Amino acid sequence: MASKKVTIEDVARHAGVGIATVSRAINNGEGISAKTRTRILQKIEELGFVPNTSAQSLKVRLTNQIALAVPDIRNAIIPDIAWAVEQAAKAHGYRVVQINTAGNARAELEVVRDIKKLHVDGLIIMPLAYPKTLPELINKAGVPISVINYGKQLDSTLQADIVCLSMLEGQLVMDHLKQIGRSRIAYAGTQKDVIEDRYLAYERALDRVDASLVYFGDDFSLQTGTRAADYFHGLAHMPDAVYAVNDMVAIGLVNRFKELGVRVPEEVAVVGVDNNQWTTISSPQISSVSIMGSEVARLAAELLLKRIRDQIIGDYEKVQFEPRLIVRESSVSLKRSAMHDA
Amino acid sequence: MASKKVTIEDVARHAGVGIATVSRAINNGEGISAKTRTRILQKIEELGFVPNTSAQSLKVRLTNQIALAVPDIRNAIIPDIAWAVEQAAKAHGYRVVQINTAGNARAELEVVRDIKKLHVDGLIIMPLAYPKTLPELINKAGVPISVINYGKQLDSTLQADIVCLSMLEGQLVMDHLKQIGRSRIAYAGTQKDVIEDRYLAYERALDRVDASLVYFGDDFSLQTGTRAADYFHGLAHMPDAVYAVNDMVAIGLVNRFKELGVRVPEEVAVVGVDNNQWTTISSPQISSVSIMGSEVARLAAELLLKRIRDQIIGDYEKVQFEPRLIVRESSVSLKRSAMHDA
DNA sequence: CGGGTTTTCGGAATCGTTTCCGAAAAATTT
DNA sequence: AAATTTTTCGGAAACGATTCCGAAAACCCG
Repeated sequence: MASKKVTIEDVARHAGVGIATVSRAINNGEGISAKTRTRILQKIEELGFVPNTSAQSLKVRLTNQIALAVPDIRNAIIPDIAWAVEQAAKAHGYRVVQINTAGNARAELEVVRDIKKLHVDGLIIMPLAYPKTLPELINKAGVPISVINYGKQLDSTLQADIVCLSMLEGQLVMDHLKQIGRSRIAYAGTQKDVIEDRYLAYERALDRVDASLVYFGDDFSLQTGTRAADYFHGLAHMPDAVYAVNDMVAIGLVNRFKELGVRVPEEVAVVGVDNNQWTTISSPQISSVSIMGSEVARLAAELLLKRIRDQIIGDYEKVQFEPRLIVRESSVSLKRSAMHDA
Repeated sequence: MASKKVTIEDVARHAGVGIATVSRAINNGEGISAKTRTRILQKIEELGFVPNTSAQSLKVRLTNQIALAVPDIRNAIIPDIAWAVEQAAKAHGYRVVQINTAGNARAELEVVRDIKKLHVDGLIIMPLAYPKTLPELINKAGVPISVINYGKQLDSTLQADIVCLSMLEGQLVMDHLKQIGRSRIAYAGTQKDVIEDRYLAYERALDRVDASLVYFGDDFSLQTGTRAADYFHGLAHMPDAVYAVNDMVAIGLVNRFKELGVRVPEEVAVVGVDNNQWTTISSPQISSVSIMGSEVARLAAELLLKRIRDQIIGDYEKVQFEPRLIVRESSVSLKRSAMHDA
């Protein structure tokens, strides 16, 4: 049943040529006449020959696979990123091995340390925990690496291509909130060092931060938003705006506020980050910052694949995208309608 | 810099043993004394030796990789499925190659036809288009396959493990809607043959279907829901309930109804399928049917890995999970509060 | 048609493992 | 201590491709 396993030699024998010639036929190689090529190709079809990938890889030292290590495929913008990477890879004849690190420091280190065992030609990693020893491991990985970076200032000696935002997400949000006249601005996020820059922008934008207006939850989930809303609502003096670390938290906030009878945006304006599809579904629709997930991911993949193809070593690129603020109902009341900042 | 590439022979030489012995040390092989093993392991550490996966695969004929082919990683429950598969695979020392078929018939056929080129030991496929020739290709794939199946009745001669729902999602929804006294029940989905069974259940539950109450959109997106709401709203005689093919469509419906001033659930009850996390965020919260995505995926992975490990051939399993209806505000008004059906 | 180029082709080595099988060493028995 | 059994180890042959290099065939042109 399971066809006995036909090798390049079988093809050569049946076609009456040498194995070298068959190999040339497979790989569109030079130095082979059109007629013999078609004859061989036909025999290949006939015998159902499929080149053994392992043997090819062993000889050529390329696997046509890259690994993509993300925190959790189920969260927020990660599916967009995974999709963009897969599309780019496919366009270059590459496949993608998915790895979830769970935003776990050990897992992130492990994937980089053991990358050689992974049978891949390169790695795209989106670190969350970003343990201190990660850069060091990346530098000695021995395999091309692209880093998709959100919210962390990276050491520029890193031997990897880096694609990130210009770190202005936070500033965009804060500027907007101040511009619409809010003064008691709160922050809702996870631990401050997880997506560091989002929080730091908050501090930078204020003369002094009121510790009671900062809520740190456990994760990026809707629940964190819900809890944050409860917390802020319980305050003697409520904030008049909340800058949420991402859209999930923002949506959680808005929904809970609604349940508590707090009017958004009249009493409290809420702005998130990510600009995922749910921002337009939530009611009120959520103002948010587009962080260009697909574009970032696509570029990270392109850089990696180029590096692999051309065997570039050193000469690392660092590309920054510009985030864009999209104003919706959660920060500007319906009357003024939605508008888009370019 | 890039350590010259150290092979098993280097290790053997340095450790003063034969390569066969080193191999045994790596693979916890039999017939090797504890002391030589530890000595070799130490040398391996010292030299930074990493076994070449391609060479191993070439010899052993196993790649420790499986492929996961899904319509689109960005949609609905697919991230959950991808996550569950990756977890199960990791637990068995396997890696997962992600493939998006875009629900495209050609892509689905292609991945099965070319599975041998993919350097994997098995395939988990979640077909959407399900072209007629797919079963045939699956049967002659020559590689173990698990099928994650939603909404299609499969030919039982399929030579693959199948994990699916008991096809009762639709009936659960319809029973519920009828039980709460709705009589003009509409359906909102994609083309009827995409997730066939969800629609067929609709037909089955009614004495006769009123064609004007059936809306087919282009996809499973929020937009489809929005458009469906517009459509139903424009009808001379509106439905008093809508059964949506999935939660995205349900949420789109509910939101648009709200904008149009149609009260949910008082005027129109809406029930979706998937029970994703947004059902509890939407307002009103969406009644939905849990389709056990993670469990289904995990089992599909386990069956596949078992088949690979034990080299089972034939003797295919077909496992059905029972969907569960979860009643929320979009079908039962707030007064009666939310309740859960077990 | 003969000498010189250019194309086309095949043999054999190689990539880095695993594993069979026989030999050496150690352990056990007599 | 010799004989026998059991453990431990090493050499060498695969696994299935790619590719270098030399030889044969085809082509060119006066």
